[in-house]
Amino acid sequence: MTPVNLKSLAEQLNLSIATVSRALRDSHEVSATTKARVRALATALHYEPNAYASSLRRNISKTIGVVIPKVANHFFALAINGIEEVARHSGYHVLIYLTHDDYTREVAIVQHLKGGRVDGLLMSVASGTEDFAHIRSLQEANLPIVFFDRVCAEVATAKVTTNDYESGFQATEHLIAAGCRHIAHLLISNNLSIGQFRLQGYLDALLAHGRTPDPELVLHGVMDNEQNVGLIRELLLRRPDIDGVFASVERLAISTYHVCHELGRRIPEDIKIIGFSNLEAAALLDPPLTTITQPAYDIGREAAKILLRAIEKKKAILPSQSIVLNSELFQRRSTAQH
Amino acid sequence: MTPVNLKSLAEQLNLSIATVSRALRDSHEVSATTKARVRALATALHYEPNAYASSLRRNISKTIGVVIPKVANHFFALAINGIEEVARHSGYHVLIYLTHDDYTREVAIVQHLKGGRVDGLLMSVASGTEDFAHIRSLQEANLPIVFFDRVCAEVATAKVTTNDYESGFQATEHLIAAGCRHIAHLLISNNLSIGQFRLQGYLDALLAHGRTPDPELVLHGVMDNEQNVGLIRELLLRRPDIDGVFASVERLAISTYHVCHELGRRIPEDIKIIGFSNLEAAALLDPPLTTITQPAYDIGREAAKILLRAIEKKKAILPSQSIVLNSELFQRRSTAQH
DNA sequence: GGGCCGACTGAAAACGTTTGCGTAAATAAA
DNA sequence: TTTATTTACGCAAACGTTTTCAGTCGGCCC
Repeated sequence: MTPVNLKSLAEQLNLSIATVSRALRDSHEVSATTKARVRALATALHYEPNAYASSLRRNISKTIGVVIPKVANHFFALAINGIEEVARHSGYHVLIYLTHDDYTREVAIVQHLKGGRVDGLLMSVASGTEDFAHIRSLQEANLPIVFFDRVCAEVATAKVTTNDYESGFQATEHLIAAGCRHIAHLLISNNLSIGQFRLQGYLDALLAHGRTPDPELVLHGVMDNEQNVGLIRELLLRRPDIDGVFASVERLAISTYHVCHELGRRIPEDIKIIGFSNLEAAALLDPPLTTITQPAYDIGREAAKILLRAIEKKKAILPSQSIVLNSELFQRRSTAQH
Repeated sequence: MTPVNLKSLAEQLNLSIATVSRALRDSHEVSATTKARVRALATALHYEPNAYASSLRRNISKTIGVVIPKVANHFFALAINGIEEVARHSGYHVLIYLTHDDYTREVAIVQHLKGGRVDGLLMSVASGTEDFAHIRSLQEANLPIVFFDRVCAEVATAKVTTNDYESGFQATEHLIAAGCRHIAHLLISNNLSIGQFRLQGYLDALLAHGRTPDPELVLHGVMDNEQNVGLIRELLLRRPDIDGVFASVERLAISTYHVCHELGRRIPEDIKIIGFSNLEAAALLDPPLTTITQPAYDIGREAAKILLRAIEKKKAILPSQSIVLNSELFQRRSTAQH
């Protein structure tokens, strides 16, 4: 069984490899009749061009890399969905790499990708990443990057984010409007800018409503969820006056639910909860959780669009191409007034 | 800025390209001192081999393709997680393709992948797929495939599945034991074998307990969730005697929750619900949902392991290498006795 | 000293594609 | 008719790597 490649096609058609190649690429310098012959045989034999030969020659891989902390998370899953959609539409392939929020793994992945395997990169940085040399080296290698959600402020490129400050402000105001007097804020303590923005929104909303932020009410969570449950339990016991919780990330809201169930605190009667979340089942929780939901699918789409545009035009990506999308507040029973 | 490749390294070291290549691959036929020199310069210049040149030459891409219906679904997200884990460990890359349960898209993807872009394929077939010629053509092209979860019985290769028949049986028995007299079964009407297995388990469990299966209690859902809500509402109104629901897929369980809330049917007092689901938040639903949960992460891992083993050994994958993993029943309040 | 072996290195072909250049024939312009 | 121009195609180099084959050089044995 002879391989089906340009050479074999050319032989069977009594043409040169060059002509066959050009015919398949619909070049203007091959006659219509020849094109027809070539295409007929190619489809008959189910010819598929060798992607690696093509990539090697053209120095273009038609592939983008997606580097994210995890995939088993509805936000990232939706983002991938959007990315794949845009990529497929433009004939691009999508490579997935998971960092598991591990800095060294992120560095290894990024370093590896400089081998030319991808034409560009979409990235949501690991929460532990503090040094960005590996990312800058990508830029030096002329590999375009677009950050989404968890961006890296130190690197000059486009970023697709959500209005985290405003959302933090809005979430806090929502709790205030619902009658909460002592609002705690739970966040993951890392160097991610999004957490900082949300926190600042929280603080400013309190000030805007004449409240004095209480540092004791800002809880810095950790990676381990078991530990977070302990921290939250401790906080709620130490400060029984807390009647509102604004969770910066989904799992902190979930952990708070667990603690409240355990301590017999009624939601929303005793304590109201709002959290950032892309949880599909938020409306089915007990009670339904009020969420700030990021447009994850659109984030993925927009980020991919910016990247592909830059790749196709061979132009560098400018920070000015950044996009900020708006999250949406879905009011549910966990913050209902009673 | 000269490119950093084997040629430039060789020139700077006054060596031949061949020797540099061998040194980097740790060949035994290059002296230790030379190896050291080569490696030193390579790391200093951050040399990364061109993946495409290597793939072209060796006819090996170190990449596997994952073709699944969707990613915004905890089951598939977890499976990808397992796949990526195994792949990364063996130095493989992971390409993601989403079919969105669209047959034509699946065919196009599969056809495209014959171009040699991947060394093997992991696949969960689209629910609409009835003709498997495109998949068989992959085998003819000597591209190894492993199916997981949504398998394709007509193709002779390894499959990683769960004990769907037993789980269907067990779920039904669970409802019977909880005191349900009239148990409905909701499934998605398509040609997927898993649905058939679960249905058979349901029917056999009824018979095993002296019940006569009632065809009217088997509801064939559709793709559109809105429509499913209507169908379920209609069923529950037409047959108010239904006091147990076994949902074959997660979203049918969720739709049932919605209908019950809407109709004021109390769960579990009036009606008990169990469903296949990988929902993280199942324990937080109102009420917590009893689930049959598939070991999605392990499914991904095992499937990837079988595939990579076959790739590395260049041996065909046999159906006898198939694996059946056990799902787990998590009892929660939605099926509690009162 | 001839032959042989082992250790090391280099030259060159090959993987399949794309593309600059050359060229023959056909057509148009002079 | 001669000279441009166009059309359609082929030749061959190139992309960066791997690998086969063929050396070279010293040392060793007989």
